Amino acid sequence: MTKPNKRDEIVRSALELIAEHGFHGAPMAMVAERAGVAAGTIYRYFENKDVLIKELYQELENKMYPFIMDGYAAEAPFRVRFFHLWTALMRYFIQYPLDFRYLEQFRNSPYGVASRRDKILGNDAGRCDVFRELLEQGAAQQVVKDLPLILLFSISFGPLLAVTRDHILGFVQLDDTMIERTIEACWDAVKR
Amino acid sequence: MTKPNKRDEIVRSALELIAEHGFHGAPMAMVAERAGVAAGTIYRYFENKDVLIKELYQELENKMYPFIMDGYAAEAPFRVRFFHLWTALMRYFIQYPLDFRYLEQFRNSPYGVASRRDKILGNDAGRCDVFRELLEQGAAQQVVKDLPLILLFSISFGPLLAVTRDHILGFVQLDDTMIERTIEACWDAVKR
DNA sequence: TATAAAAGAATGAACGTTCATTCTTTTACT
DNA sequence: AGTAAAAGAATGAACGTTCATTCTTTTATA
Repeated sequence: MTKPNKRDEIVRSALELIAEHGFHGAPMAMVAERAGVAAGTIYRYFENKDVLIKELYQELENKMYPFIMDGYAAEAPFRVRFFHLWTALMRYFIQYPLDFRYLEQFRNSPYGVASRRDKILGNDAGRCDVFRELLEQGAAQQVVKDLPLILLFSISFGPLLAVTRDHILGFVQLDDTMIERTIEACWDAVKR
Repeated sequence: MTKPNKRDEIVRSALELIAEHGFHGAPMAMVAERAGVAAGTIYRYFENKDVLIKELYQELENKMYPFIMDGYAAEAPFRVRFFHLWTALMRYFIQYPLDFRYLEQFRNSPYGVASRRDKILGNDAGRCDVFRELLEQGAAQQVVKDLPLILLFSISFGPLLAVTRDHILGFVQLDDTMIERTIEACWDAVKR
């Protein structure tokens, strides 16, 4: 079997603790303990806590991408592609609730705001640009509302993220019908 | 002029610092300094930081309520009332961006999750129940989607909150048209 | 192959800093 | 003078990070 490399253990431990308790509920000593490693060891793999946090974010983005693209038909009609991507994203989050919680923590923090600002100003390579491409195309074809791209993002992801959060925090138990209805709501919200 | 009571200064200072830098970017010493007060003085008005944070939350909820209810016609058609409330809320947030940012910080923290759990389990009096009443009525009249109440909340507030965040973080400059379109998107998302 | 030397990885106690909170002193008011 | 309020120094716990040391693996030598 593959040796559970220490770096990976540290990352896993950080993911769990931060997802559940936030950045400030995950002291390095605790991350180390849960990873089965000494405190100082973390610093052999990551320059400091900030770097650990940012690298973990990148890893999650990279992990998400293939999951979402699986079975994506680039030539299908707009609506079909929209439903594919949004459904895949929601199912990803439901399958990996720690990832969802971590990403939310990250987005609601100075890290996330800075990273988003970079992306908007185009200073960033941009991983998940499938979403952007699709919405840009929808705007060009006038199938979505006449609004700046960034608002199309917020409007179409808003319901998805809020509902997913409800599920992951245990406020509802989503079933397949509810998931579908939620994606329909996202669609109804953006479509012209 | 009304004396700027020390308690109010402390609350205002905490609001500013927490809204801009989060709970952990607002040490008590800094809250005190900005309030023009000594560190120890805060503890004459608030038992501890947690209490300060929770009382501030309550104050904001109470401040919001009359603003939203102003001009609300309880007998108007469902759609009209929906547009009134959602527009009023969005305009409130745009007018008081610090309030918005504070409330978001609060909601994305253990405080907010606990408070929400209380509200759902009915252990809480519930301030802004206009929203709940309206959505419940919409569900009864089958004018909104057939989903649990909590999902109706998330679906109809999701776009509003996400778009407002974009505006307040400076990612877009909203104008009246965009605001209206956003509320329409919220409506399209929930309506059956 | 057996052994010594070097390199690399890991450890965990210790350090300096930050923070919420408490304690003691000073000020303001009646 | 006496009391309540305010001030701000002091406290101690918690944290991120460092570093001298130990343990483990790899390399070089015979």
